[in-house]
Formats: sequence, C-alpha cells, structure tokens
Amino acid sequence: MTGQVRTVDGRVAGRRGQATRQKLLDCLSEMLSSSPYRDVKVIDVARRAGTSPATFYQYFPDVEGAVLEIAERMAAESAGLAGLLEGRSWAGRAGWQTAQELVDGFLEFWRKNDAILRVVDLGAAEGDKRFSKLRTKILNSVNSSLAGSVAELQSKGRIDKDVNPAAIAGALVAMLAAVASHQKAASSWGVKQAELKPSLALLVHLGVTGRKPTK
Amino acid sequence: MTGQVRTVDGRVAGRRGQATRQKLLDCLSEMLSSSPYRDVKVIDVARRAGTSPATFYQYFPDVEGAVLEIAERMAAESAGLAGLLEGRSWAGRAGWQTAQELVDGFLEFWRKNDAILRVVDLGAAEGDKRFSKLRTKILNSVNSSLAGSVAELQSKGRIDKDVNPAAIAGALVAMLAAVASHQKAASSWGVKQAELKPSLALLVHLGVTGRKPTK
DNA sequence: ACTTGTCCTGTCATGCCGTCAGCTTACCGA
DNA sequence: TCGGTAAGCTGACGGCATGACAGGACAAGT
Repeated sequence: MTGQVRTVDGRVAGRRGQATRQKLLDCLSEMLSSSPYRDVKVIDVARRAGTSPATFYQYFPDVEGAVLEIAERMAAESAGLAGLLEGRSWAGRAGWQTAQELVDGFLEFWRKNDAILRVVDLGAAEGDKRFSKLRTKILNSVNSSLAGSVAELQSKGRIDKDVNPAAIAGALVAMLAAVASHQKAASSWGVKQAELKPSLALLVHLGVTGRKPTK
Repeated sequence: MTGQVRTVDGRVAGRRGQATRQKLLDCLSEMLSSSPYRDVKVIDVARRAGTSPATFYQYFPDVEGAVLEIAERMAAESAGLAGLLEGRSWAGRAGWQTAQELVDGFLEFWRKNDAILRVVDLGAAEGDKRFSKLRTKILNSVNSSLAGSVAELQSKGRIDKDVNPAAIAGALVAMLAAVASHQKAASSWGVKQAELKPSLALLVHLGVTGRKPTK
C-alpha cells in the first residue's frame, strides 16, 4: 500500500536497515521528550542510537523529516479517538458520561504523545502544510463526530440555526488540545488536574447540547 | 526601577548601544515571523541588523534570551486585554456583546503577536518556567476577570457549586488562545473566520453564564 | 570462495556557535 | 586642545553540527 521503506538515496531498506531506522525514530522521540525541540541535534540522536550522523541522513532528509514520520504513525493511532464518541448519546445522564469520557480519553492520548504533539502544533501554527494536515487528521475523528452531534441537536432546535456545527466542534477540540498540552502549567497556576477535567466536560456538554448536564 | 540596561559583560548600555539592542530585537521579531523558530540563527539576525554575531552576544546570552525579552515587552502590552472585560455585564444582550468583544479583542491581539506567542506557547509546553510564567501573565488578566464573573454567577445559583471558576476560565482562555494560533489552519479545514467568532463567543457565554445568549 | 546488494561509517567541506582580545568611537574633565 | 575612560563593535578562532560521498563490513545466495 505505502510502498517499501526507502533510504534517501533510493535503496530499499531490509530487515536490519528498518530496525536501525526504527531505533533512530525511537531515540528521536525520547530526545523530544527530554529537551527543547530547538536543541535536538542529529548527532545526539545518532549517538544515543549507537550509530553515526551519516546513518541518520541515510534514512531521513533532516530532523523535521523524521518528526513527520513519527507524527504520521501517531496520527494513525489517533483514529482510536473516534471510539470515544461512536454510538454515544448526549441525552441526560448518558450525555454527561459521554462528555467526561471524551475529556478523559483525549487528555490521556495527549499526555501519552505530548512531545510529538507539541512539535506538530508548532509546525502547524508556523504554517507548514504538512503539519497542518497532520494536525487536522488527528483532530478530525473527534471533530467531525462532535460536529455531527451538534448538527443533530441543532435540527431539534436546541441550538441556534446560524451557528456552524463544525466551528463549535473545532473550538471545543482546540480547547481540549490546548489544555492538554499545558496541563503542567495549569497546576502551577492554581488549578488542579482533578478540577480541570469536570470543567472541560461541562464546557463540552454545554457546547454540544446547549444545556447544563444532568449528573 | 528596573535598573539600567546592561550588556552581558556588565557594561551599562548607552544611547547607541540601546539602539543596536533594539534593532536586534526588531530583526529577531521579523525573523520569527518569516521562518521556523528552529531555523532562526544568530548570524541571520545579526546580518539583517547590519551588525555581527559578536554584537548580538554582547546584549543577549542566546536566542532564547532575546525572545524572552520580546515576550516580556508584549506581556506588558497584554495588560490592555483586561480592558475587554472591565465593568462589563454578562446579563442579557449586554452579555452577548461582552462575549463577542472579548473574542474579537483576543483574536486581534493574538494575530498581532502570533510569531512571538507561538514561541512562548512552545516554551511553556516544554516546561520552561520562564515561558510558563510569561504565558500565565499574558492570559491572567483575562483569566482572572472571567473567573470572577463565573464565581459571581455561581453564587447566584446559575452554575453548579462544585465547578472551579478558575478552571472554567482557564479552559475558555486556552480555547481562545488555541483557536487564535491556528486561525489559518481552521479556514483550510472548512470553517471560515467569520463563522468561528460567533461560535467562540457562544461558548464563552455558555461557559461563563451557563445559558445561551439572548441576541 | 565469489558475487551481489544492503548497511554502516570515516572523512571532508561548509557553515554556525560562542568567546576573546583588541580596535574604534563617543564623552568628559582638565 | 588633549588625553583618559568607558562604550561599542568586530575579526578571528576553536569547536561542533551539517550533509555528502566513497568505500569498507556484512549477510545471503550460488
């Protein structure tokens, strides 16, 4: 489907090569978690992987290229986020439950991949189309599902006809992403993790249904 | 008050020195707008300012240091954001107006300073305390004001007692910031600017008052 | 053992980093 | 007018990262 994995100079990578490549990606991931993106150097990644910079450049055009690779893999995993909303109801207590689980799942996913998501966010904000696309892809499963729910409730008159469901959904998802990527900061600023989640769930519920949840 | 401006090696900067310093800051700002943060090099900034790298290092320890300087200046300006909420009412039509103007002002501020805010966001997300503090400072004027409104309405029973006003406010502000920094991305993903603003205002109004706005 | 193709690294030219000594310029008091 | 002093700037340097290449090491098949 995706074709074989290839080196920069066109050769197809064999077993050993793929293992090395993967090791480089893993080490890059670790580096991204432990040091500022700006300071991640090819030579450090290579050293950590027990190989040389030249090897790195055989598999990736540059650091950004490797980051994209990691991000794409993660984007594939992100499809699982859609499961947080599939077949869920937004009515009554079930609605509150849905909102809570969405927030939980979302924050968890973000926490698990925070290092790489930071870089994707930055790239997207800087206007790089490849990162924007990736970010859209990651958020899209949740986003479109939420938009669908909003549209449905809109047709029942709960929400004004002139709001764009996709816009509401986009704003809510952006909120979740933003809060998730500043979780640590939030705590240092007077709000605890445990207090954050219910607030987010409340806002999601309000945004989707236009009503306060019944708990 | 803050003491004189000093060079890295301890000299006090005179008129000329301060001008050079400022020029370097201006050029750095431009570079941040036009190229990825990761690729901003001291030598490019210096060249653009018509000076040499050595001069840059006379005034700033490194690129990060200069960025902090720019960000601090902007943080001071951000105090003006508080004006968007001072003395405003959240009741009835005035409430809708308040929400709209908050969204407008916020997005405008962010658009004006997007390059530097991106870097601050990244630094904060990476856990750098200096950037976190700065980000908190920028958001705090709006944040605390919103939290106050929530708390007030909470005492009137509109909102559940067990939600933390600061958490709601923080989430809303984070939403605004996130959407603002991905404004371009949003349009490429099927939602137009003009449709985004009312949605954000709606969510802000819902979050603060717990009710749909009367338009 | 020989061939073939994959995989890795030594090495090199280039360019940026960050620092220093030392030069030039501006200001000031005598 | 003339040093003296401090501010302001830069050339130059060792060090390191980048990115390219050629060639050696290695595994697998014949």
